[in-house]
Amino acid sequence: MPDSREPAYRYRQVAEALRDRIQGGEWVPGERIPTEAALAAEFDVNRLTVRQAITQLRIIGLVDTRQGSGTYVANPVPLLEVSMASDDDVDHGSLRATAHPAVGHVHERLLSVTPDADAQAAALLSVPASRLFRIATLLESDETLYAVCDYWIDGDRFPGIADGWDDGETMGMRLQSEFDVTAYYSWRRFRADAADPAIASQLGVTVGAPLLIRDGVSHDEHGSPVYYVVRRMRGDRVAYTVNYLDRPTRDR
Amino acid sequence: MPDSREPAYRYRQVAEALRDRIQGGEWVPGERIPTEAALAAEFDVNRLTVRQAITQLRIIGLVDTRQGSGTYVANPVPLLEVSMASDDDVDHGSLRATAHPAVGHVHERLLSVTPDADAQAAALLSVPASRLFRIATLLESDETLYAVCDYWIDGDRFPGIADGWDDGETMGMRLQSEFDVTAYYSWRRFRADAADPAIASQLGVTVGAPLLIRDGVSHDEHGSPVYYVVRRMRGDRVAYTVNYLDRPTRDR
DNA sequence: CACGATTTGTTCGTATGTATT
DNA sequence: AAATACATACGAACAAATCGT
Repeated sequence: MPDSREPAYRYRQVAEALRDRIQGGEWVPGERIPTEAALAAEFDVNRLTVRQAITQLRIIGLVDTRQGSGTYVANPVPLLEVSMASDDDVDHGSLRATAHPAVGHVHERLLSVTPDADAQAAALLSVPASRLFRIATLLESDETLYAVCDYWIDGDRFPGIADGWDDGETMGMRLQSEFDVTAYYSWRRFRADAADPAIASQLGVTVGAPLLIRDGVSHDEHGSPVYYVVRRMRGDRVAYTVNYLDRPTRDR
Repeated sequence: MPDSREPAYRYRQVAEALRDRIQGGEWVPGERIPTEAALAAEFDVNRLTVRQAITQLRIIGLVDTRQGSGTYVANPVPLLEVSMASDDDVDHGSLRATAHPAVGHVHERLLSVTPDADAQAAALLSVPASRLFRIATLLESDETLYAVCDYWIDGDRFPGIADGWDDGETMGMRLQSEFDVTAYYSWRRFRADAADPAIASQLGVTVGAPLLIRDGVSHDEHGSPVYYVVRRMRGDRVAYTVNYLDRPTRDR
């Protein structure tokens, strides 16, 4: 009777053996593990089989591979904790988004502004698609790129919104200073997806790396939609925390 | 002068060509695309090169492969929209979690109850690790498995919490009925990660598939921690929406 | 139900390209 | 510049799952 715990395939056996050594502390984070050729000899398998095992370990974030250098046990990356907290100075007790209090200084760098007749954004904003512009930005914290953002906004209502954008500014600050408009959230949505080649190269991750995606619509004081935003964040870098400080909130 | 837009590597060229055909509508969702051998012949590359291209498309969710059958254009899976909304019947205006209103009937199936001295959970709950139990469950909606959950809870304070668990119940309902305790959220956190082999087999996804992970701590009426929960959800199935209905919420 | 044909999954061997040291 | 190590690519064979006859 065969042991069903033991996977039949060689590359999985190798992957489990390597994982056990890493998690058992035999190889510590940052350390280089033996070369593919050495592992192939040790386990008496083809080098391609070792590569398949290492590929699995890489996509679950256990190792990093560097061409010409070697394969290294991945260093645990400290998460950027982005908080949404109920705020002391808001007397009505609603949940106010206080972005990035746990991360260092955040830069939002303008990448591009282009007309983009996105049908979905048009529907969400109740604006003719032909009037929409897409504003692409990068979010960095402590020199570390962690997200790419796309905003869709009505170019007729907010002409030149991106002109003279400074790296220290955010979209919310620009709306306030240029148009005297305060943007409030209507809704925000969290998803997870794999990085396609385009996003992967922008964020500096491998194709298929997990992304935390947050999108949402903002509105002004009168309830009129202002912009639709999609943020694609590195899953290995960012976590979003919702704090319920003021009042008990039922979990059911 | 070579066109830098054109990737040099064959497998990427093949991946882009296949992606263009799918997104261009040449092959529709559910349709079987040509076999690896046929594509290898068409592009004049080795079959392993075609496989590498298809692997990329599978990782980003564009195709499904079935051994013995073929490679199919992936059907867009409708997202289960899980909402957290401010609730009408809560007079103090706080954000109350109303789980799963947009999905069908949710079953939480008990998998296992085991003593588990998890140090992190112990710290979060302010309970000696030796008293902790881990309760593993599955979440299903309309016969579709979409999440695996782990709860850590004080076995001394809530003895036999999982005894006689019915599929229609949830942890919150059991705490209410068995111990007359209402669980409120202290905080909830959203992350994204890749599925390791253990989670992948539980959720029926491939290793490396993106997961939306929500963890958090709940407390009772007196502010005392009740449990720590980790939900690992299929990224291709679930989206979490936070609705701000009652009051404007600043985006900054 | 059996069986063969088809198709993807795994593994070997070998060679060459490219980035790092 | 040379050696090292991962990345890409080719060819071949067998295993395992699926499907139609």
